[in-house]
Amino acid sequence: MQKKYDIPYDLIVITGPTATGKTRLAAELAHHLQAEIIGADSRQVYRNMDIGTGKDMADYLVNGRMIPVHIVDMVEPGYEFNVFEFQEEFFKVFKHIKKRNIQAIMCGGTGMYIEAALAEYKMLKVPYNPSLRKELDEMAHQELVDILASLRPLHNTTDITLRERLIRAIEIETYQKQHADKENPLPPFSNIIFAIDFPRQIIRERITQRLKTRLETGMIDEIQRLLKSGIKPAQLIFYGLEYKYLTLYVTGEITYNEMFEKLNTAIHQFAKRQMTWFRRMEKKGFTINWIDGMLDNTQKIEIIKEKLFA
RNA sequence: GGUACCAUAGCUCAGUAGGUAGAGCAACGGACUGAAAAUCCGUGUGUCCCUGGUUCGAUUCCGGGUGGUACCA
Repeated sequence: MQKKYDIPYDLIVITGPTATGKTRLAAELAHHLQAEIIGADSRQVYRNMDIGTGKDMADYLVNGRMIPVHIVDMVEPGYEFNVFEFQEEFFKVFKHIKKRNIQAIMCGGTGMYIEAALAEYKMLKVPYNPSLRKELDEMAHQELVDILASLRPLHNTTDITLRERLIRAIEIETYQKQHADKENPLPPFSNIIFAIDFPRQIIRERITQRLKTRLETGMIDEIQRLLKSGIKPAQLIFYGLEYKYLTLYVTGEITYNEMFEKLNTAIHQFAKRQMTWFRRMEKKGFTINWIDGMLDNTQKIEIIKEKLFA
């Protein structure tokens, strides 16, 4: 298939905080450019987690054509997907799309996933190391924490609360240090980042409105189904936001009103954290082309096209 | 209409034996390369309802307003 346009970027990124209409914009742009979409969303990778993650497949149907989407609906709920697996999958999918001479659009709000792809974070597939594990198994918790701290800065307490994760972290760091010379699997590629921007207050209003809609359209059932299918409440809680607060509500730990208020606030705070990540990317040297969210998608696509062919 | 109590941060409230005030939540800023929708760190943003009085000095004490709550009519 021939590309309709000759776009000077290997990858177009559409991002922005939650509830800003990224998916639909990316889908319409993809339709326009005959492109395919690669998701950059740490929760939409899970099957059957749809309403709570905002995974609306109807968004991808543009003018009767279903836009191909990758890295969405990849694994079962309960599985611990992570940046490494995302990056690995991204490289694979991206290469395959390029090979077919099709434009790739990455769309999602997980800043770290986007950065892992664009900056080509150095992440190696780390095999299980039985001899190291045998050694670590005999050590006290604090010794393990000290070892990890000597390998890299500790910034995430969840790395050290669970012994299993702690050992895995040491295993990864040890291996990466021993194989520091390994090359990234992908040569550098060109990219351009667009992000949808609204005033914070408007984002909050959109989030609250969307939350009401989700609750009215079966989100509680979705959580109940997931629990019934055997996923532990603790796992669902760790997925955060909708999955956390609805699980607490469904298991009777908080009232409906508490659930609504706390969840609403938590999503607002999440949007803020996403913005912090985007600003950090800008400080690190990424150029983000901000697009006024108030414009309709046709106007946004015009602005994107101007930038693409400027 | 009467009596009592209350009025302090965006919200719920604490406090100042008179020297312009602080908690929780919210908000805001930040960190973060193997669960990132996770996890963690930092910041007080204020006519202390208004108005007279006492006082060197009133958010604090006294009087009068205004608003709210409860009870009595």
